[in-house]
Amino acid sequence: MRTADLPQIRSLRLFESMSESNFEALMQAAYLQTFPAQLDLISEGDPADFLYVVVEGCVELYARSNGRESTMGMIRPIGTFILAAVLRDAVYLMSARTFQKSKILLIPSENVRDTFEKDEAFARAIVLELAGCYRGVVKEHKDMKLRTSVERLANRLLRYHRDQGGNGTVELPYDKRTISSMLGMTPENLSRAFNTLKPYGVEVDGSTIRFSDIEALERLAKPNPLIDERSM
Amino acid sequence: MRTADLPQIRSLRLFESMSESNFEALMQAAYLQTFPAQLDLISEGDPADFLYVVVEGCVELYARSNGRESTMGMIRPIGTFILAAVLRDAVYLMSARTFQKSKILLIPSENVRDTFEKDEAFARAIVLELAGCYRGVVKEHKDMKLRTSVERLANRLLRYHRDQGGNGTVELPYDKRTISSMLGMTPENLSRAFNTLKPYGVEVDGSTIRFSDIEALERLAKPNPLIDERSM
DNA sequence: GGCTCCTCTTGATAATTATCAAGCCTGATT
DNA sequence: AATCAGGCTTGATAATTATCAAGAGGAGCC
Repeated sequence: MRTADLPQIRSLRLFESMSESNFEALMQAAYLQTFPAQLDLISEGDPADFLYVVVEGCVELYARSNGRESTMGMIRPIGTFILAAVLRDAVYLMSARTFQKSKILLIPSENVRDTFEKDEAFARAIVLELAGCYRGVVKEHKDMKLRTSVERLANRLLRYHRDQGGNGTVELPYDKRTISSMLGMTPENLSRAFNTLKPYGVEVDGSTIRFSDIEALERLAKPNPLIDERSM
Repeated sequence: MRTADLPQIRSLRLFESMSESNFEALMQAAYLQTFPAQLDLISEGDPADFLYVVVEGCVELYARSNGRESTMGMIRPIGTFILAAVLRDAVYLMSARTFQKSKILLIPSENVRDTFEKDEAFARAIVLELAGCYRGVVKEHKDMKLRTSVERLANRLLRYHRDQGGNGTVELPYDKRTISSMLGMTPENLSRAFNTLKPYGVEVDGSTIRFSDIEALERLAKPNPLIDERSM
């Protein structure tokens, strides 16, 4: 790995408080690679050989069964994926592919587990990260079990709106096919869900969404911090 | 806490490898209590004051939003719940109530976090438990996003069947209303899903289910280890 | 027994979501 | 400019799931 990249990695929450020597040893074993878009990184069922850290770009996690496929999440800098499989030395439960061209750090699983044993600060950071991922899935699962697809879309739009500054306009961060899969619906249904939201002041123009009545949208969406807040 | 209960607790995977002194200190701070059935233990949104360990009985995790409610999981001995909230010092994302009369160990969050720092073996056990819970939710989420309700029921029945010895008969572990909520459907729909499975050799007699054509059921269910296997 | 409560089931209907088949639009290519 | 491909939308229809209402059956109780 190029030494020029080290400070950037070191500043990630996962690594910033561990000892210098342990960090160096871990990086000695790791690879930092750039992958083109739409490249398969891992496949569900494979043994967890590496922990992945997305340094730049975006990675899509997805799962398959029965010939169906569903997007399970999008990982952006700085995020890890399949940490749980690495820690348990188990197989991956999800597949992953680059969504955009991405710079990714690969750390061999064994080194992650060894360092976890040796470095208390790293162990603490790992646990916080893992617990955060866990809570993320719980929220997704609640979203799925407690809401209709229109409600899921409305709440997702409100979240993007807040993330992007809340000035009445949102730029969709992914293409609509991907968003529909994230939300657990078909692309056709996403189109119709946008139409359903029109009376609530949601105007669609390609990947730009404009809101003319946020309050009406919120009344419909009934956002719930215990589902929609990323940080909670 | 009564000293008579200590050996039982000590033998739990979470505690068995930690140091004796740290275990004693942790237990000094903990409470072991027996609660009657259907008692609310925690409510989503509350700060995580305790880590809960189900020693005997059964606890239901559930979530609410929009006036809807859904069962998120059932915790049986020996299982923990809301570990992630405790570790992150955050609020609970799920509510919990006893399903049966249950004996539950309550450990103050702060002591869990302190001991996590002090005791490396405990930290390791915590991480394995947390990673296991995480993978459990991911599987539930895949189940929900990739399968219809009839498929979810078929696979759940096959899982119970395997757990109970696979002799062609299953005793449902919960009442049907609870099972329907776990599977993300209404009680009415569960009834109909059982009817749909009749041509596949599934015969319902109260809470006893008999299978006369497991292979047909498996062809319908298409079980997937990466969703249905508890241990993976 | 008779009563009551409760869960579960069934029927009728409605709402939600998926599927299939065009068609539209846009951006890239030639 | 013409062509083409891909993503998105729309319409028609079907499948899935939920809702509302009613009834069957069982367990507990007086």
